[in-house]
Parts: sequence; structure tokens; C-alpha cells
Amino acid sequence: MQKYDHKKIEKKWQEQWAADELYKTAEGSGKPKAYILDMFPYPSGEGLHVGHPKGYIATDVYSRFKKMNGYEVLHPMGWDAFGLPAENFAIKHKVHPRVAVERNIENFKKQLAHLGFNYDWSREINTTDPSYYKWTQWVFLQLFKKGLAYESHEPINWCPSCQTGLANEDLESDGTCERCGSTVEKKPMRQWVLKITDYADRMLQDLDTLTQWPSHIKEAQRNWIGRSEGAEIDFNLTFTTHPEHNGWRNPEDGRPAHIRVFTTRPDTLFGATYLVLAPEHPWVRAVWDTEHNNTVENKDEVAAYVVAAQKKTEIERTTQDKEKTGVELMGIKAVNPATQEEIPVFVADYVLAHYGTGAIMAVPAHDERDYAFAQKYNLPIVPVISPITGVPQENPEYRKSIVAIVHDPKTDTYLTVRWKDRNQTLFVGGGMEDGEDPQTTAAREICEETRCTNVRYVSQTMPIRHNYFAHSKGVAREIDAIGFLFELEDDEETPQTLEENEKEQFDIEWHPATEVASLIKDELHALVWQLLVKKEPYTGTGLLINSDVYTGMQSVDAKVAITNDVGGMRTTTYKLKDWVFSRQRYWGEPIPIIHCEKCGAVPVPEEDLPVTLPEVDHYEPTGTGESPLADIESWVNVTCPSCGGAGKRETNTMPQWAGSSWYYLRFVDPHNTNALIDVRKEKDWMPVDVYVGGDHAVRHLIYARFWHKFLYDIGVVSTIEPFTRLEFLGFILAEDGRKMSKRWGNIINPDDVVLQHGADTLRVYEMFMGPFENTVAWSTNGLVGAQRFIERTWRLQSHLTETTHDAVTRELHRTIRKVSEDIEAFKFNTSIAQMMTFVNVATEHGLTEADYRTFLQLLAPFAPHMTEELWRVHFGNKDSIHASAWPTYNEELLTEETVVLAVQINGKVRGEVTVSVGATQDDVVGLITSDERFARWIPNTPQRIIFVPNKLINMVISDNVDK
RNA sequence: GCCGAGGUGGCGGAAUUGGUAGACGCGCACGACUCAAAAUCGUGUUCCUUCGGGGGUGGGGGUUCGAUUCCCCCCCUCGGCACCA
Repeated sequence: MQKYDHKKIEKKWQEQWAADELYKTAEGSGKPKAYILDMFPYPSGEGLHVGHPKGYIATDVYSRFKKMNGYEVLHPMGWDAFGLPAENFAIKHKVHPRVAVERNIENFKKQLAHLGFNYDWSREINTTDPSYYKWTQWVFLQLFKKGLAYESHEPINWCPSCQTGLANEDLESDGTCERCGSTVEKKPMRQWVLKITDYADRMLQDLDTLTQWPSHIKEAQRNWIGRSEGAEIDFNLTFTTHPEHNGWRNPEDGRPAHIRVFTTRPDTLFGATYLVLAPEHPWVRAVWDTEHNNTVENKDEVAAYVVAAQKKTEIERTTQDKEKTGVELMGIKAVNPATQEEIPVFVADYVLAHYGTGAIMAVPAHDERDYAFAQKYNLPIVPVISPITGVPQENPEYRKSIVAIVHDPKTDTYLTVRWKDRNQTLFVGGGMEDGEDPQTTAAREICEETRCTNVRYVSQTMPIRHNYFAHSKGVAREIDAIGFLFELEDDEETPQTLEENEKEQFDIEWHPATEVASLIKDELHALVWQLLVKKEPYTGTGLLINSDVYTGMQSVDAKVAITNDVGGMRTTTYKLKDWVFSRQRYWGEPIPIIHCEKCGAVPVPEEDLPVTLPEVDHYEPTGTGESPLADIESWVNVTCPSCGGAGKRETNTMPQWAGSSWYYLRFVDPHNTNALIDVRKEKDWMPVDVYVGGDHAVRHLIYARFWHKFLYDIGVVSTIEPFTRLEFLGFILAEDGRKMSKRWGNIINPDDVVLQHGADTLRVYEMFMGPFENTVAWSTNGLVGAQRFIERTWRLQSHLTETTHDAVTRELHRTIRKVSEDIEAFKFNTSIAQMMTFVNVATEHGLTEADYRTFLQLLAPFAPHMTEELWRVHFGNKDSIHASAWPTYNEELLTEETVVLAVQINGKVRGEVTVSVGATQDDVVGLITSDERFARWIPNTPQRIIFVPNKLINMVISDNVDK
């Protein structure tokens, strides 16, 4: 037997498979289809490190498995090669981006080829190929025609280093550019924008249909879309120092001057004691450039604040969450439409311009930020919601009661009462007696429970409705409670004494604030603590108070009623913004629009697509906000397709995400020149059955789902979602536990690993490292373990026997079952563990040729080269092992005749007995009682015996052991 | 802060309709082969132990004959979002 020589064997089969077109996907084969897709790579100049192929190995294993199970498999690969990184790389290395991309792709393909992947390369696509981006442009035209692509002049994110506009999604959470880390500015500029918000609701709702997606990805999408329901309510304005403006009506709509706010809590309208506008709010700008320009007395102060706010970067404005700042617009008041009271109007940068209407009604009693602001500027805080806690019960007994917190300023501790029977710690509490006022009740209860007599009232809460079940009395209770805070007077000693009979019931204890929070579990008492001691506003829902005719209503009903009654509008807002779709760079798909003075923005006729990128001398960004394409007059100047007059081409290009938003469709029909995808083929192959990737999963999936739903609406595709099942890929860290990076010098190149250890070893190792979705550090030792497994399997040739051994047969059938189930579930690590177990058993007992062949088939998806060599050369099969039919297992062969049964005495394992399958309790008891090993553990007759057939027996000698 | 996922030997990890915790691999130790080394093969490897046993799946409590698995509370790690009204 020769030693396994991976260098020779792997190369040989890779060439053979290519020559045989083993992996070409057939159309109309009549087999069930399986579309298995990797998130296609961006071919960087760095090449691959060992982390990159992990996902590709998984899809390769899965594809081979499905093929052997009789599926027609579509498993393609392509290149996402437009975009800033490719362009920056090209500029840095002084080559044309196209040349750089071609070179990088060649390198990537070579690296991938070494790993023996089964891609159908006849379907290779490249987003920078004009025959591909023709259809990216085509989709844009359809969006334009449906009004979903529009021009906007809103200020956008501008990266001064990349010299281009960016979508919100291109920013890090601290507001810096995700590519280069520069601080991003706001710059007003003409932009193309896609109306993704039109699809926000559907993208959100249809997440529920994606049952085979990991929940964390779905959750991330929900966060990103950020839907919230609320209402828009108008507050009319009055001008206190210039009352002559009060009758003013907007000539456009005839409405009086007003500010429209967005709120999710219209039920708190009676508690809205001031308004806040974002510094960028149009009304703030109106302060100095409209007919109201003399209505604000402190115009200069306001202007200074707004300018200062605009100078602050996104980072400064968002990290500065301690201290809120703002300026009141003096001379203007807003009228609360519920109370008709005049309330002040502020400008403050804690309100964001791009969310809702850019203006809020502040309800300091029930919002943390408004509360902080109101405290600082001494604004009125009016509670309008009375909290409801607990779960309402059937037929409750109604009571009024109090909760009293007593603070001892001398020791800075708080009084708690620990009830012994319930093992529960509370503050002082108790029911009100007839005719008693709450404060008297509180003082009385404090006195009764603690002997403190000299307490001073500090503050109290609004009423709190509390529902609970009083277990001690066996009744459901609904109580209205008021919380109080009292302080011990200076001269009083901290009292401790209790009567003897009381000591049996409860202890009184004094704890510092830090401990109290973790001791008080009761919802009502914890809420009183939050309101009175931590002085936090109540932000939950409840019953309305101080709200005129709505008092007593539930929040949920009041939201509707109040919104309607003040002429508000129920609306939904999203955190997701429309997608800024143009980039002022060279290396992207030209946006197929022609600007004409007469006709405006005119779409390029479909028959003129693609609008190809012209050759240019300088593709560096101009820095003026114009794309480098703007300089090429011969390209820019065209005839208007609509009127025949002079027109100019749109010179902005599309963002990198464009091409990847639909590529999975093109793989199905990559060479179609008449359509993006053939209707019949689309029905045959879509949706993608398994989609594998990690990293930018959230953004890419948002964009791709948006385009897919649009294409569904215009009849190009037949499914509402593109990807049925999503498998998230965990990354591979370097051996030192850090990210693999040039910077740390810890990159491991797969070429080196393949050369030294072989592709099969690398494949098996990466699948064995841990659960597929886990991030795990590379281990060279672990890699060697995989190599040993490959070589042990190879050496099984010298363990062949004529007859089969029962243990080997059983293990083989177990392995067939386990490997089949685990590959389907992407649990590659445990399927390899089971195959290792089989090799161990087979090495010990020897195995027949037939069993060996079957085992090789199981291993073939993971180690395609070594298994093919044995299959064809050693066993002389004419056809590839990868075209063979997947083995099936025989249920009967899985079971053994005897089982090892655990013997427990009082729940502790004391040994085991071997019995035949199906042995009865009597059989086993007989066996144990006659076995001296167990005699010492069984001094007398067991009180109870628990018997689980074929698993264990538990003899309970005494129930009281260890208790 | 909110949402999601997770926490098991020296390491990666396995096991959940509640039923012998630590499969498989790595590492380590010892042995065989060898002049020697590598490779390979074999044995052992959760911790403590007075060798009888005892403890042990992030911590604390509960249910149970029996809990990694179910319930309650808390802590920590990772990921996403974050002044979103």
C-alpha cells in the first residue's frame, strides 16, 4: 500500500472532473432541484485566507450530498467586483480597475480550484461585465418607471476621504465611514434615491414566512427597519410678542402656522408641556428667512445654537447623552390641542431631524429624555398615566392601599420588611381604612410595623393599579396604591424593637440603596422605588389621569380616541430611510438616465442598454462632488431620447450593493440576452434553497429582499422571498485568537495548507472545527488531527476482511444515519465525529470491501479527492464516486442484542449491568439483588423502584436521603 | 439601556420528549516499534481523595426517584440596535 500522496492525487482528479464536466447543471433533468448558493465574494487584491473558504466548503459538501441523493444541483459562483474597495485598490496600485479586478478574479479562481469545489463554472458571472450590468441598469429603469427611483436634494452623508455620498447603511454606528473610518459630513447634493421605505412593511411582515432563517438575522432586520406606530399631531402657534401674526395663514394650504409632531404616545397628550424641534427643522430655519422672521426675540441665540449643532459631528451629538441642551424660541408658543394651554417651544439637538417629523411633543412625566430636559430647564412635569402592574385576575377583591419607603438620612439606608412565611422582602405596606386619607394610612402603617413615630413626608406617587393573587388569603386582588417616601427626623434613633409575636412574622431591616434594588422583587414595590427614590419617569402604559374626559381610559384606547379628537393622523414611521443610490465615483454601473433641459430626467431606452463605462484617463474622484465621468464630454453629451434635443448623461454611478441585489437570479439563466431571467427557468430553480454567508448579512439581505419583492411586483420572479433557508457562517480567527489581518501578520493562506496537508484535510478540518455558525480560532494541531483521520481512512485498505463483523456493520449503519441527518442540518462537526468513530471500530475489527466502499461514499462530500482515488483506482469503479447513489441504512441493523443498563441507588450511579434488550424490571431486580457489588448499597428493601427499559434502574431505599 | 445568541475538562466541542455528563478531535503522560528520531500503533487522561468515596455543566434557589436539559432570580461573554419620541 502506498502512502496517500495528496499532491498528485488531488490535482489529477480536479483535472479529470473538469474534463468530464461532472458539475455541469442540467436543465429539465426531471430530478428535484436544489439551488445552493454562497454569498459571492468581492475579489480583493489580498487573496483568500483560510477563513474565506469555510462557507464554500460547507456548500460544496452539501451540494455533493444532495447530488448523491438524486437532486439536480445548481451550485454556481461569481464575482461582486464593482465598488469603492476595487477602485481604491486600483488607484493605489496605478492600474485600471478592470485590469485589477481581472487579475484578482484569476487569483481567487486559482485558489478556489485547489480546494476541489464543484462549481458549475459555465455559469460564472461578474457584476462588472456589461452583459451583466445591462440588467442591473434595467432593474433601475423599472424602478424609475414605477416612481421608486427619484432625485433628491436632501443633505446626504458625504465621506471627504472617499469623496462620495454614502447611504445610511454605509456608516458605522458612530457615524464614521465604514470603508475608511473618516468622519462623515452632511452635504446637500443631488442624489438618486430608491424608495425602499415603500417595501418596509412587507419586508417586516414576510420575515415571519422565513422559518428557516436564524432568528438573530431576522431580529437584526427588524431592528434595521425599525417600524414604530404612532400619530402625527398638529400644534398651532401663537406669537406672544407679535400678536399681529396670530391670524396668519399659510397662503399655500390656508392653514394657520403650526408644528406637526410625531409621537408613539398620543395617550400622553395632556402631559405635553413643551415642544422640541430638531435644529434642522424647517420651522427653525423659518426663524430668519420667512415672513415670521421678526417673531422670535432671541433670533441670534437660536441661530448660534443651530450653527453649533450643525458643526457637531454625528459622533459628538450621539455620544453626548449625559447633558441635554436647547434654546427656547422666545416669542412663540404652541397650543396644546388637548388642554388649549400655551406651551413653550424649544430647539434641542436631542431631537433628530430625520426621524418622524423632526419635532416632538415633550411629555416629561413619561419619557426619560424629556424628563431630563425638563429637570434642567425647570419645565412643568404633569403625570397623565397611572401605571398598571401585574396581570388582571377574574373577580378581584378591590382595596385601596399604600406603599411607604422610609429613608434614614443619618445612615443613608432604607427600611425593608422581610416576611418570614413568604420569604419576601417589601417596603412597609397596608390597606386603607374607611375614611382615612392615604398619608395617614402610610404613617400609621409605618408606626405599626416598625415603631418609628417621627417620620416626615417627602413625596408621593400617582395612584398605581396593581393586580395580584394573594396566596395567603386565596383571593385575587385589584388594588389602587399610592407610594410614599418618608424620612426619619434627625433626632430619632434608628428603631429596631419589635414585639415577640411580630418577630415571628417579619424582620425589619435597613439597607443602603444599592442593596434595596436587588431585594425588592415585588412589581408594585419596585415601581414605587423607581419613581420616588431613583426619580425615573414612568414610561409604560396604564390608566389615564389628569386628562379631562379621557381620565380612567386605558392607554391603548386613549391613543385612538385622543388622536381622532384633536384631528391627528395615525401613522407609521421607520428607522429605515430611502436608499441613497448614487456614488460620485467611476467604478460602478452608470445610472441609465439622460438629463434634458426640456424633458427633465429621461430614462435611457431599454434597447440602448447597457450604458457602458467609458474608458478614461483619470478615474480618481474629482472631489467636486461630480463623478469622474462628468469630464468625458463625448460620453456625457447625447441626444435626448424623448425630444431629440441636447441631453447629458447622468454621471453618477450605482453603489456596490446594486449588482449583488439580484445576482442569484442571473445564475439561473446567465447568458440570456433577451431578459434578466427566463420565466420558465425562474420557476424551475427559484427560490434559492440554501443560502450561506456571514458578515454583511443584514444590509445585503435587506437590499436583495427589497429588489426581489419589486421584481415580484413587476412579474419577473414568482416568489415573494428569494432565500428559503439561510445558514449563518461563523468566522475563523487566527491561532492567536485575533482576526486574521495583515496588520497582525497572522494570516494563514489556504494555498500553503493545501500544499502541506492537502485539500481534503483542510476541508475536513474546517468542517470539524466546531458548530458551523460558531467563530473558532484556527489550530494547526487540529488540522493535523484531520490529516490523521484522512490517512487512517486510506490505510483501511490493509484492514480488509472476508466476513463482516457485527460491531462494524452496526457502526456503519449508525454512521449512514448520523451523517445523512447531520449534513442536512449543517451539523458537519458531529457527522465527522461519527465517521471517526467508525474508522476506529473498523481499524480494530477489520471491514469488508463492501462496507469500505459504503463508508467512502459517506466521506466523499468532505474528502472528494481521496475517496475518488480509492473508489476508482482501488475498487475499479468506472464512474465517479460523486455520481454514485447515497447509501441507505437498515433500521434493524442499528439495534444490539444486549444493552448496558445503569444501576442507580437513591439516584446515584453505583454501577451497571449488561442485560438483553427488553429485559423486564423483575429480571433486572433479580440480577442486582444477587450481585454482591450492589449488596452494600441495599441494606433493606427498596421503597420504590424506577425502571426505564434498556436505560436504567433506580432503587430508592429511602426517600429522605440527603434531605 | 433594548433585542438576540450563548456560558460544559488544559483546548475545540458532544449529549436536551428529564435517565450513566464529557462522544469525537487536539494536547498531555506512559508503553510498543526504532541504534535514534519522526511517523504509526496501544493504554490512560473532569476535579478532589485518607482509595471507602465525594464534588462537578457560569452563580443561587425550586420541581423531581433523577436536572447540562424544566421553572424563578442573578452574573458574565459575544452579536445587532441605540437621544428613533
